[in-house]
Parts: sequence; structure tokens; C-alpha cells
Amino acid sequence: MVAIGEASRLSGVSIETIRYYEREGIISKAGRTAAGRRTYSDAEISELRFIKRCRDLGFSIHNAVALRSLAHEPAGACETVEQLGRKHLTEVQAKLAELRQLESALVELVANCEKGRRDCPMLDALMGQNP
Amino acid sequence: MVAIGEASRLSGVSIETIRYYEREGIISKAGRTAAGRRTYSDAEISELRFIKRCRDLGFSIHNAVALRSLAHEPAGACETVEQLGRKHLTEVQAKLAELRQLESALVELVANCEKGRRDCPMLDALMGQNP
DNA sequence: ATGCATCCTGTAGTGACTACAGGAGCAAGT
DNA sequence: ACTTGCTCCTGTAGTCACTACAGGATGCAT
Repeated sequence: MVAIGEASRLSGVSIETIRYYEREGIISKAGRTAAGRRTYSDAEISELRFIKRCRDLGFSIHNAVALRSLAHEPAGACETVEQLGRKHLTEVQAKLAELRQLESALVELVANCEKGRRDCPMLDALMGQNP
Repeated sequence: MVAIGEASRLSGVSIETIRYYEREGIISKAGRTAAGRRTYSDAEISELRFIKRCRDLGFSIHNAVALRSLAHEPAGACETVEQLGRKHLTEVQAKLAELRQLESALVELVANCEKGRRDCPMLDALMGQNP
């Protein structure tokens, strides 16, 4: 059993965020010492780490919680897990496509700038008349 | 002079968002009819379109406002505009790199799923012991 | 006894909207 | 004149996932 600071170090989740997770019911309420300080078991630290890994992979808290529930199911959860994973991957790929488009638009805008012009082609593009 | 609905259609900015922009001082306060309805000139619609284009390019509202101010400067703003553009491009590219990494991590996780296993490699990876 | 680190609660702020509730006004058709 | 349906108004609360204090209590080492 460790205190919240150590749990934070071991899981990579900040102290404030751990308390936030508890407040929001994302993790179960931690036990307390006589003086009211939170204590964390290895299992609880693993739980934090699990959530952290999901978040690092871009899953929403909602889905991270869903995945954690699936992990506690006796069996047969793998299919649902895969679905969640594939759905998220699709979203990430959509976001990637969007960002790539955005990047090339920006590259073009900025490239016009560097030709030593007196006018500002970037502002012109932003101000253009057509909808 | 048109009403807010028409301004929304012409600029591509939703009615709620236009009112939000006004509330937050992002655009100047619209004039009103005798009955208290907002009215928009062509110039104000262009302003909305300018902000919208900046947002579509991923600029923050803060930077969109800065760019709009620069567009109203008599001259010499182009250099600052270019700086803002390049800075943003760099951020977009950083985000892209991050997303690409995330994508390949997800691809790997999900690829392990589809081999008709009984266990769930994705959950195993999320639950792994090492920090 | 002192000092410093760690912990507690509670609240407010972030960015950029979005979604109502509840009400008033306007324009067109009957 | 009246009704119907659209547009508009204000004000507030919600979204997501935290982050940042303020102000105070506790724990541990010297």
C-alpha cells in the first residue's frame, strides 16, 4: 500500500488526475489511512496504468473504462476489444488524413510567403472573396 | 445588411458560434434592428469567413484574431504572418508525427487480434506489468 | 521544535464551442 | 384578423479531460 504520490510515480498518472479519476468515478474510491490519506494497492496502480495506456493510445476515458471492464470479464471479451480497437484506429486514420490535408494547405500558404514579395499571399488567401 | 441566419450561411460559421464570438469579444458587436436582432454587413461577414478559414487551418482563436489584426495593418505585416504560419505548420507536423506513431501502435495491437486466438493480446498489452 | 514535503478539500479555469429552455418577433397564407 | 412556422433573443449549463490554485492538515527527519 502506497500513498498517492508514489502511486502517481508508479503509474505515470499525475496526482491531480488520480484524484480527478476518483471524483468522477473512473476508478473506484481509494482506501484511506486513519488520517484520511489515500492508499493504493498494486492492483489499483495497475488499474491506473491500464487507463494511462489507453489514454496514451488516444482512447477516450469512456472507452478506457469500457476496455477495463472487458479485461475483468471471464472470457469472450476479445472480440469486443478488437471492435473498439478497430473503430478507434479508423478514427485515428481519419484524423491523420485530415491533418495531412491541413499540412499541405499550410505548406502551400507559407511557401508563397518566402519569395520576397511585397504583398502577403497568405493574408490574401485568408481574406479571399469567394465562399 | 443581413440577419444572423444569413450571415451564418454566407460565412459557414454557425449562429451559436457567431453569438459566442461576439460574447467573447472575438468579433466586434453586431448592430441591431429596432427589435433587437443582430445585423451584419458584407465586411462583418468577411471577418467571420476570415476567422473560419483560420480555424479550418487549425489556428487557435487567439492566433486567428492576431492574423486578422495583421490583415488590417497598413503594411509590413507579412513577415509576422509568415512566422505565425510556420510556427503553426511545425505544430501540425509534430501532431502528425505523434498520430502516425499512435496509428502504428494501434495497427500492431489490432493485428494481433485477428489471428483467431483464444486469449486477448490487446488486453494483455494494456495490462502488462512493466511500467 | 522546526522545517519541509506531502497530503487534503473545494473551487475555478482551459478551448472552442454546443445545446437547450423559455420567450418574442416576423412573414406568408387563409 | 388570425394562425402557422420560422427565425431570433437571452441566459445558463454541458462537453472533454484535465490543470491550477488557495488554504489548511499531517508526516518525517533533524
